[in-house]
Amino acid sequence: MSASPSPIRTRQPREKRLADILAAARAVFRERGYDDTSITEIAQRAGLVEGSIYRFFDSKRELLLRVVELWYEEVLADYDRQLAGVRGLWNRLRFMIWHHLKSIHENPELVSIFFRQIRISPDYLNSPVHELNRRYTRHVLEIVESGIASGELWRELPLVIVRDLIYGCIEHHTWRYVSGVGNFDPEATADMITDVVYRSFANHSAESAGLARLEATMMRLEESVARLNGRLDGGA
Amino acid sequence: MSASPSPIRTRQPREKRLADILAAARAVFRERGYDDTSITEIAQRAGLVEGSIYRFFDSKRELLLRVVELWYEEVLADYDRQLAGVRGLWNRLRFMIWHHLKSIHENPELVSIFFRQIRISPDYLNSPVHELNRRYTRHVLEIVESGIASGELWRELPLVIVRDLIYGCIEHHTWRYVSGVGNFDPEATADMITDVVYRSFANHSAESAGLARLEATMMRLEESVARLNGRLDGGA
Amino acid sequence: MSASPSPIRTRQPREKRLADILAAARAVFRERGYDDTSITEIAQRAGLVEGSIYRFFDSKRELLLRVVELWYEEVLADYDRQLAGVRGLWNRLRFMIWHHLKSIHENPELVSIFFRQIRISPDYLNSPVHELNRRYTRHVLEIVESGIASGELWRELPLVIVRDLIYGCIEHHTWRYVSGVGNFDPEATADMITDVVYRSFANHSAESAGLARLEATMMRLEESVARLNGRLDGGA
Amino acid sequence: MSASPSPIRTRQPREKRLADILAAARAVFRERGYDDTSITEIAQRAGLVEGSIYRFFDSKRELLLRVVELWYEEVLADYDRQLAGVRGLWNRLRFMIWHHLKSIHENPELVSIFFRQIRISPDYLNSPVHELNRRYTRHVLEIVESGIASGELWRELPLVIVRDLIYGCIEHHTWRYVSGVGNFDPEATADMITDVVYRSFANHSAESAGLARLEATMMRLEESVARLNGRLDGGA
DNA sequence: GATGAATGAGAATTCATTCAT
DNA sequence: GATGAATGAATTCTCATTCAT
Repeated sequence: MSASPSPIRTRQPREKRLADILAAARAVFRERGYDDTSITEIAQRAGLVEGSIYRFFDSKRELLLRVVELWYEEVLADYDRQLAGVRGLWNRLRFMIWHHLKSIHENPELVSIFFRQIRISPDYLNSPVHELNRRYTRHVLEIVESGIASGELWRELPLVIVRDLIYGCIEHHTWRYVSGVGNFDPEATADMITDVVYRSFANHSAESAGLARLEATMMRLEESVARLNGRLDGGA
Repeated sequence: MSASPSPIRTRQPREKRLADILAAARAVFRERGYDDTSITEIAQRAGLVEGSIYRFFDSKRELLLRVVELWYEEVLADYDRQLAGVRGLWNRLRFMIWHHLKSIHENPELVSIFFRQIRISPDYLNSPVHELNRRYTRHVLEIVESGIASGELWRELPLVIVRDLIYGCIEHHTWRYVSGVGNFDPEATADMITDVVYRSFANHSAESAGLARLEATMMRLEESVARLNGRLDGGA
Repeated sequence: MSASPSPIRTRQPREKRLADILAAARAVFRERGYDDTSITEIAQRAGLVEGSIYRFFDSKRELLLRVVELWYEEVLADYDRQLAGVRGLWNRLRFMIWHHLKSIHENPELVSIFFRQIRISPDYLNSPVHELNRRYTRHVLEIVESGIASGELWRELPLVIVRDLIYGCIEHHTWRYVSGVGNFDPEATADMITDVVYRSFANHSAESAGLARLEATMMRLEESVARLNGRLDGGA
Repeated sequence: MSASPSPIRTRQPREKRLADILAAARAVFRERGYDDTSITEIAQRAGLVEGSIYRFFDSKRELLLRVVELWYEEVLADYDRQLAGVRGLWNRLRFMIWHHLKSIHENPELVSIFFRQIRISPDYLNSPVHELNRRYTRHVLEIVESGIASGELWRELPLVIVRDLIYGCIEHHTWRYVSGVGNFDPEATADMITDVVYRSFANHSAESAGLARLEATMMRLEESVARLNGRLDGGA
């Protein structure tokens, strides 16, 4: 009886719609969490109708997985790009820890969903998201291995525990924030965790951790000076 | 189909009923998880009917919280009792880590429920379970503090990270098992984690005062250069 | 905002509710058919709420099965009761045919549902309804077997076809009516079918032994010629 | 995910498209049944897209009707062709029964669809399929009528029941197979049903069924001998 | 104290059909 | 003629919680 507002059937290329839906879904999931989000809401936000979502995704869960996957890919791309420019073992370690903290800090809602809905489910281990996670955490191992090879790190450090130490510590430290309580400072936390973790990994018998930090400091100094030179060059 | 013979209305002392319900609930939660468990099932297992549960617990969730609380208390009692007999910093650390691993190993289902249903929710921080958790993890701090006082541990170890390092590492290491995939050996894992953690905490005297002074000098230098940079920024 | 008409929570014994639901369901199924009936409609008719149906039946289909089962039981009870009083082979045959026709005539909608929804599904063969159906049709076999024993019926009548002949004929004859087109007269039809079927079953003594011998002779002759053919094939 | 390369828009003559669609539809309907088949699947199989189907058929149901119609026509053509060569009342009856059994045996899926989707619906009586069905079953009446005229069959046989007896018996006997359970032998079943049905139709008072069979035997003999002669002629 | 009948508010999903391009 | 993106209506089922008896 009421004027059915039958929306104009706009026709969009598949790619565009996909992007719209994923963007809408990410937004709504962040606002409401997974369970409290209805397909209808996502559809409305994306400018189409409930059923149309199902032309792109077989289920609400599949949509969630794609959202998280995309987010992970973004994080990972950013991570890879920046890590390449970081020199020195301590700095690289610190960068990785800081980057993870920053990702959590920026998207606590997605992290929360990841923990509650995805990592916990049995099919996670075969999912693309898990593969991304492996790639994400693999760098740590590479760095640690090279550190061991160079003698900077403890020769007998059990590699199976390295990831757990770093990511476990980070996640445990941030879960309150992820649960919506409190806050944390990625910078300061990164310093703290890096220090502690580095102590654990370092080859104390050969060189002190202090030397390593010294090295890091020198590199920062080097960069500062280089930047200074650059400015003076540009300004000349 | 036939009129189910209404079960004899046995009148039990309140304490007995409570215990029955809690035992039944723990069993069913372990078998089915939280969501897949219905109040009806718990009631049947406890020998009464749905409605009666509500004379003892206001909601399914409250019942869950009590179940977990009781379990936690058992774990904690066991822990306190045994810890008292362990001497030496490393040994005490190792005991705490091992005990936590063992608790996880014995009750992965309850751990899983704790992670999925409880720790993640906003009211957890005010719950008795959280208080128990504080008590549980407080020992670590005490031990670490005494170690610092005695000089065995690193003077500047950031206490806020100590818990995260230990429990985060343990939880990250065991989440697969908790998710129902794979297994782990509490003994070997405890050794490994204790070693790594202890290295992190220990006071590596090799780090000489001289190095520290050197480092301090360099940092001041770094700051100077940074200030210089700042001036150029402002002046440009 | 509008006065929620929250129906008074009347409390009924389980048996009473069950009966109400089954009666309502039967009525609605007859009016609308299975697919076009919604649980909501049944619930309303039975004076309760959608969800309450599920305290009694696990699914819409299970409810249907019970409805049909009950109907079948009624038909069968009526049938057994009356059959006992019918004497003579022809009369008993006629009674069974008539009774089946009458059942169809009285409940074409349920018959239609039975054909469309139940008999066609793979789990029918294990269902109580199928068992009832077996009991229902078993009588025919008993009667026919006793007729054969007494010499009134054809000695070589293939029993596996007896049911198919009778019930197949009836069902084929009535499917139009069951589909909602046309009508039929159970009495007249029963007479007709019984006559035809009885002729098929009866021991026509007119078929003399002499004819049989003649036939046998001809068959031997036929075989001889066939053999001759075979030889030509092989020898060619 | 990647832009699916839009299939080459081949332009086909209408007749070719129609045939492709019908062939694809028949195949998919046989594999999946009616309800579980989607228009999309048929379209893919036929090498075009959903929307295009609607240039040829107004609805999924109309497409189904055409599929069944075509199948029926094939069966009927085959039937007419062969029936012409069969002599003798018993033989013709037996042929018709056997042919029907064979059709069911070869296409149980289509038979099932016919029963579930078509015959049951109210518009069936006006459909071309129904007309085909009439033509299919009309022969029986012709044969029976000629048999009555010649005195071989019972003068008072009610014609309205003849079809029901034969086709009802066949369908009842085969519904399990059609439902996907068990199997049957068309040859043996045809013999059995023909015997039983013939007894019902035969004019026992005038001539015995034995005579009729005798006639059939003689005709087979006659054919054999004719064939024998043919061979000898060919070989000469 | 105990019972257990009754409630009720959702929310995901399907796919034949339409129609803008 | 062909495409394929978009529609949209309709319905089952769940189960923690309440409350009349």
